Amino acid sequence: MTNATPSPVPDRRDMARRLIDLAERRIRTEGYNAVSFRQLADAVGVKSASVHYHFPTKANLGEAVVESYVARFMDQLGPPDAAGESPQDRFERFLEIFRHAIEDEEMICLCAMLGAEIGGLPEPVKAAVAVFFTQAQQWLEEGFQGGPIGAEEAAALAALTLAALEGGMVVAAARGDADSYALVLESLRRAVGDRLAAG
Amino acid sequence: MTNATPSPVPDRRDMARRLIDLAERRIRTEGYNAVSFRQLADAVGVKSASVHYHFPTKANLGEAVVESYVARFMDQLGPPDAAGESPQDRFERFLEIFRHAIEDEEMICLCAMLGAEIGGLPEPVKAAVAVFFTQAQQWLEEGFQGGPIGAEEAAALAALTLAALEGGMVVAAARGDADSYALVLESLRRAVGDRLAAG
DNA sequence: GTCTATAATTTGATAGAC
DNA sequence: GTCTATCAAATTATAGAC
Repeated sequence: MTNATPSPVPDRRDMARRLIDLAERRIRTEGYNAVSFRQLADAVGVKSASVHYHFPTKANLGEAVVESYVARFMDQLGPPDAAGESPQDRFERFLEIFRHAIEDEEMICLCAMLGAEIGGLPEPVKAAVAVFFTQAQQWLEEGFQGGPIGAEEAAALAALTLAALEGGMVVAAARGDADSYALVLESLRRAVGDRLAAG
Repeated sequence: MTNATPSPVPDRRDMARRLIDLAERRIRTEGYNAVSFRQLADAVGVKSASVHYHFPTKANLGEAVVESYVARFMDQLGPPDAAGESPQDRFERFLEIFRHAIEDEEMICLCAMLGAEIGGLPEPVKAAVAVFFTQAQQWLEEGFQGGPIGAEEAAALAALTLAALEGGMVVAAARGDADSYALVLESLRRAVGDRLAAG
């Protein structure tokens, strides 16, 4: 133990972090407009004015949530050009992150939600969401290189992968049926995985 | 002309229909929680109490919007077993409806939005959204039969098609980049279209 | 950093006149 | 069918004490 003092308080993290994490969870299940400062405040045991101390406006909070999410996502992903890895390995690594979201966290991707709601979001949040998709597409494109396929096909397969995973989550959530996501994965592995392995 | 009386009023349709159409457009761009009775009322030139006359609660309105959308969607689709049509023809017919949404209407699919927001929707709306995805999946599954692939592969390819189109719309909207949707289509045609044509 | 208090607006919904 | 009038609740946000 690095701290001898017993901790009667359930959560010692920064208030800002707790708010970001909680807001992320709520956005991912109900959407941006379903999240309010008062609900967040109640949930962490403070008043809404305290939330405004950490995030002056809701746009600030939204932006912070997306930026935190993107950073975590890219961190879990690691470099797309790690030595000794094949394009199929990278493809599977990408799939694993989405499996974690839908299976362990039981939520859709933050940016599937915000991407759908993009037309009603404040500008800074919009921009942060666009960054997520650009980074994810880029990671896949680079990761798919070095095998039997060229740059053009890598871009197309990356777009299919990203779209199918994001859409697959939404459909599975809406139907309340995880099996439909498994079907998507099966087809995707055949369409993309096999193509990366060909030659 | 079936009616000789000139029409100085811009819109003679039923108020209920106008409200449904307007609500659909707003849900598809900003989400369910961004739509309010007052905004709708202002936009069609009545008071919010009049909206409540046609749709007592917001859940009633939401349900009506989804049901109207599903009916229109299935109508545009036609029967999945039309004579003289190949599985590829049906696949292309399905793609065309989604092209219409993203290109002509410049909106994502209603159920891409509501599917993402499913966790925060009232029960009747939830149920209507689930119906949409079940019907779409079923149509594709049936439509893919009669060619070189079996029932199991038809189900998997149907799930991939639906997920990729729904997700592709969301990604394209979020990035503000229609080209990314074109890339998805390119890969999807190779993965699904070619497979339906094989043999 | 968190609080009390409050402002200004919007929301979903209802009662009852016309 | 639409209106006026109204309600209770919730929303984002701010000022200022502790």
